[in-house]
Amino acid sequence: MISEQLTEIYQLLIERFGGQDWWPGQSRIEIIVGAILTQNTNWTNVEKAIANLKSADLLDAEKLHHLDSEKMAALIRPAGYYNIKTKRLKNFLIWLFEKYDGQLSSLENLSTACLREELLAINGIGKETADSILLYAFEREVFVVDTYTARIAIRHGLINSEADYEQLSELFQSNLQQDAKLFNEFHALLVQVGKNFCKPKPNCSDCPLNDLPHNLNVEQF
DNA sequence: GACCAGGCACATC
DNA sequence: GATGTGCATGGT
Repeated sequence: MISEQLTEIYQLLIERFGGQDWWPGQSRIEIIVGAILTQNTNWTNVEKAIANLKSADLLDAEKLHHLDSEKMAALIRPAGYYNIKTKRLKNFLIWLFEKYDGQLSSLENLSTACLREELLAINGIGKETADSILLYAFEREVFVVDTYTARIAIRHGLINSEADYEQLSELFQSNLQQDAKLFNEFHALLVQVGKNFCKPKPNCSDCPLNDLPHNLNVEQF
């Protein structure tokens, strides 16, 4: 039932937008840095911050770990919340170096559940950030839920408006084929819909999901 | 100038 | 346990 609806949504989106080829970052560390910097922030601002780190040749776990916090804050300034994000990046790096000798490849050996638990224990890494890292940096079969995902699922009546993160994640994860590549594309496509149409004040004209049932009489968020 | 953006932690009730 | 608030830049 739900799985058919999800399949229909996926088909509509892939036809309209094509493959998204996410995450928009080449290396693991770039994906992780991006995942933290994009918290409640427009991606174009994150790109500026990442470009600054690249220009300074600092997009490297070891270099970032040893980088002075004030310098890091200055470089990531365009991404907003730069002081808190500096702490969050440092928290991740401290964990990585103290527990895994700075080796991201060491994390490959952990089970998905174990790695998720460890990431969530880091101050500044919440569910979405942890799941983005799991899916996009480590290709684990985890469905990422963000504001757009919630908004689209609720407005189209796939789930009740009170649903929390775990329920939303479960909605997709248990009704789709367990395939990291599919989860990757699907989430990226939902972000496209969110950015272009499913905003707090929805702009439904020309939305590829127009033909689906929907209920916009829910509180805007 | 208002609104929005690929959250999260913490304080307070 | 639910609700409110701070964090901040930059595009539309």
